[in-house]
Amino acid sequence: MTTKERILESAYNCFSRKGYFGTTTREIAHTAGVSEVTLFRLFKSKKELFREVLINFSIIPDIRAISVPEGSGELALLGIGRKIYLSLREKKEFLKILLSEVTGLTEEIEEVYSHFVRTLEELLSNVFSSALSLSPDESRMKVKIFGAAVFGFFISEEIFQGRELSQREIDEFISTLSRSISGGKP
Amino acid sequence: MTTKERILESAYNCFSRKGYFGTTTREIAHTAGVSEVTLFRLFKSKKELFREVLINFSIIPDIRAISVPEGSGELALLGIGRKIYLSLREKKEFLKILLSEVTGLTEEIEEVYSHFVRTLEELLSNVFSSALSLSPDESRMKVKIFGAAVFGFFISEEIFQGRELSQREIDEFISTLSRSISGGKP
DNA sequence: TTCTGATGTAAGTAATTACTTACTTACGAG
DNA sequence: CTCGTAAGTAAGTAATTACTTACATCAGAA
Repeated sequence: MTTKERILESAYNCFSRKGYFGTTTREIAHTAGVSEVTLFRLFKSKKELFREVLINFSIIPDIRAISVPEGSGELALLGIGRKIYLSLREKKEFLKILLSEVTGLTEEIEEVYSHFVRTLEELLSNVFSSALSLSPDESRMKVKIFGAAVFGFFISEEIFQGRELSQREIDEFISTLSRSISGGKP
Repeated sequence: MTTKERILESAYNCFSRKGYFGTTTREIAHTAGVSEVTLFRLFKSKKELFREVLINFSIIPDIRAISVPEGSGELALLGIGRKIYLSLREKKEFLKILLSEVTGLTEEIEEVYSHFVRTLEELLSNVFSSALSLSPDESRMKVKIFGAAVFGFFISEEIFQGRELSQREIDEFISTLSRSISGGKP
């Protein structure tokens, strides 16, 4: 692992624990086992370092990598909902960074986030139109509901309340959700 | 309005625009039209001031004030979902504080947030069990789905993407959600 | 009038912060 | 061996920050 990568990784950790303003460059350098001077030789400012963290640890590749599972509409939803939840969890720290700076660094974040939303809605649209055979309008709305529910559930449980849900709890939520959304359609 | 209230209000505004760490006590005092010395005479530290802001501008009273509307299950859900969404929007700035500081000031925030969740789930439970006549388990799960969906939708649209949805867009989302959740039950 | 309480001004302190400069060390390639 | 590159150390700068001290002002109650 190069020095730059080590710095990026500890910046990622520090930012996600303490937010952008709560983290000092000294702290990042120290936890990377590197001098502060080296940090500023490799990144021209703290803000640039933050931008590079956003780019390098984005959740978008994870979302994009989700494949549409086989099976009935309801089962497809269950499978995909599970994967979305687990992707979110894997990048939990990254999400915390996004959240922590949602008020202070809006330009950078809005870009990253709306990209995330578009990617997710694209993915879900495929499932809904193919697996559930809905009208485009209905489909569009249900995609939003499904995405918002999984996302809101994750943020509420794992980020706000600091829990780490078991697979059973996740499945219970997502399967009930899938059933409601698919409306009993096979 | 007392001096203390003026300070609390501008602290609320500053924190919600720039987060806790991004806001200086000087700035708060200045926008309150008060000297910094006065601020520290009335609040013993910045952190204590933050706590008082959390308490004074909490969203909980708004949620508690929501009454269960008359009508069928689906209509009751629509009415209550609308009100929740609008309460969230009214306190949008407060929510931004919570979000932006959830990583750095966890102790203070977890308390406020879990109280919020409990209040909301209590309120919804009443609607679900009375208006929809579900089993307790089903009811519990659907409460979670409904709450998470409205919450996730709000955060995604209004906070992350900075939009201000029209009543029509809100209604479209919430009525589709209510229909899915109530599963066609009258 | 006098006293009190709330507020202001001026000035400052000690700590922290992002970021820099100048110089040194270690090491692998040629 | 030499030389360039990546890294470190030491020190410091200019700005900012939370928070304090000492003293002045002023309006209203007694």
